[in-house]
Amino acid sequence: MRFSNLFAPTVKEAPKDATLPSHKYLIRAGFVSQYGSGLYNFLPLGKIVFDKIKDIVKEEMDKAGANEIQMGVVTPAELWRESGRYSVFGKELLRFRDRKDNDFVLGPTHEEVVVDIVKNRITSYKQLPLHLYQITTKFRDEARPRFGLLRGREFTMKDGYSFHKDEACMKKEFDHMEETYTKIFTRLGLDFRAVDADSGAIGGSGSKEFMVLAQNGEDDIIVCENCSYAANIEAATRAKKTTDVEAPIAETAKFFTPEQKTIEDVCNYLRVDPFYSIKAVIKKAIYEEKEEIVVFFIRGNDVLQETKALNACGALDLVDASAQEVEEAGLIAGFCGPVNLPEDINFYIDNELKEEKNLCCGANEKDYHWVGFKMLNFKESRYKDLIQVNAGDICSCCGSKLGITKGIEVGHIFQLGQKYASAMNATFLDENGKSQAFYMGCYGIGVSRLVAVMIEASHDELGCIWNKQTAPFLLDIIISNVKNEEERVVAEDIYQSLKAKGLNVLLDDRNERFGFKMKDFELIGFPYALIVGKGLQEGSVEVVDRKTLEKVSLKVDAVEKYLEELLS
RNA sequence: CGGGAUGUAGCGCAGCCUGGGUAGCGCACUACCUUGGGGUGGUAGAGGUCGCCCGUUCAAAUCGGGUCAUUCCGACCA
Repeated sequence: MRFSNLFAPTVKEAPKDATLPSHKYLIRAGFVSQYGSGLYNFLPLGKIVFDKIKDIVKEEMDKAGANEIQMGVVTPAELWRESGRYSVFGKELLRFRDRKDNDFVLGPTHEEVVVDIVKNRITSYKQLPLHLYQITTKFRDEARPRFGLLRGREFTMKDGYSFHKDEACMKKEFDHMEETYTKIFTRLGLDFRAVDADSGAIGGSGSKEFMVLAQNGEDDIIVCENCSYAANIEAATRAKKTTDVEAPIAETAKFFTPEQKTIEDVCNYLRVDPFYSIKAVIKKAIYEEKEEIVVFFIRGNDVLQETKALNACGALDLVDASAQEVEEAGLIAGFCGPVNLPEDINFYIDNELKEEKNLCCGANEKDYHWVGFKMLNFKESRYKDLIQVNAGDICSCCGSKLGITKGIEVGHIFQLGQKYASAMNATFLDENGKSQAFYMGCYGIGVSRLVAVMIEASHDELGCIWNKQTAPFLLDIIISNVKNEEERVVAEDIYQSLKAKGLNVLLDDRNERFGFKMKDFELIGFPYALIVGKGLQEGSVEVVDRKTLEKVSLKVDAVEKYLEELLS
């Protein structure tokens, strides 16, 4: 490709709202252009990189035995009603009507459609397992699109769905996909971790996210300093918290604690370490058909993990309860505790408080707290994992310290079980001639997001730094001065012969000054540049390494061989 | 969804508040000249419904109301 023929509109200034390097460089270097909130066009450079990433994903998926298909973006709402998600999925699901007034959605994910494809076509266990995948456009009407391609509304995802006759087979494929994803992200040259994750609205039991470790990540990840344990903070667990502080041993008694409403106040007043107190977090849970106040009890020095809390009560959403709603529920803010709650109040207790003693907690009576409280006689189903793991907590696998880091989610694999197949009545006959719902797995990779992630993971103050696997071109041959006949001829020769060898190179033949072309090289970030310029007087040219910016001078007749080795 | 900000040439911005009256700067663009190893220098140009609607006024980019869009912080985010 000749640069003079390439549509790569590079600019000096980044859009004012771009805060992340990937966002700035994608736009400044002319990879993408924005045309609406969370909507981006891929320009030639962006499209090349996108395709390269896509090809790697496709290659590994095919190698793993999956079948590529392509499902439509527009989906009849009927299918979503069948699975029950039409009413459950939030506002991210864009709904609309056609001219006949029928309801449709723009697919944010395709479990429903794929089940519909397989239903009544796969009818025997002998036809299983089966793995179908696609790499296509998705739409999610994000509340707040941002960070360029990292959180757009329209994006491209590789989504795969596997079908199995039983749980064991499903788990096998889950592990197989973990391996496959590891291969994909390794090939892309990314620094990543597979972490335990929450399954969110997709549902299912076990799920793992693939996180690229990057400062600008949106997710918090808990990682063990010593062993391989890693988890999204929404799902992270720890060894039970302990303390060296002596327990405040006391007879169980109600204590007058006037106006002492916060953990800090109460603990100071009673001279108790917050470790020995119970914090009540009052939330409003929103269900499909109702809303209600729910109380979560955790240790006074812990923080409620909202995703865990949401999973505990099975609500669609948890929001802060207003003072009025708390009062109407019969609760006294600041004095709420697990005993003598109003009959109809739903509540959950963190696992770590089970059978703990010598605690202080609200008495559900204004200006009174219990001391010497024992956490006994609650139903097992009240106990849930509710707390947020923090840096410095202890790893439950090896006993070392846990740390916290940021990550960008690039892949997520789920064990769905029979959730969708049951809801949509998709069944097959097993070995015993009995009708069974399919066991399913589902596996996603954010392909368009990866374009941005690659830059987030590899850039400097000058621009992008592509690796050979994903670079739009491997080499930028820069003609220092196109008015110099000799430079032009030499560069053209090298360009033609490298091209003939199947190497993916660019010839910057534009009538621009040397500095201008170098800036473009650095901004776009091709792995290498070849400068054909002044050195020709001594019969030499220079190869620049984008990563190190180091230049190597070579004789013209030796450069082709050198480049062939460098680029292959 | 809560709180803030912005909308003026392709991009980045000034002008508005505080005096309502001719729309400006940098980059990019066009022509010619110049220069040719780090976004060369010069001369001359082209390019605008000042987001949209309504109102106040002799007169609105500027004042008032509405609306749309974009965006930042937070909540949310398979």
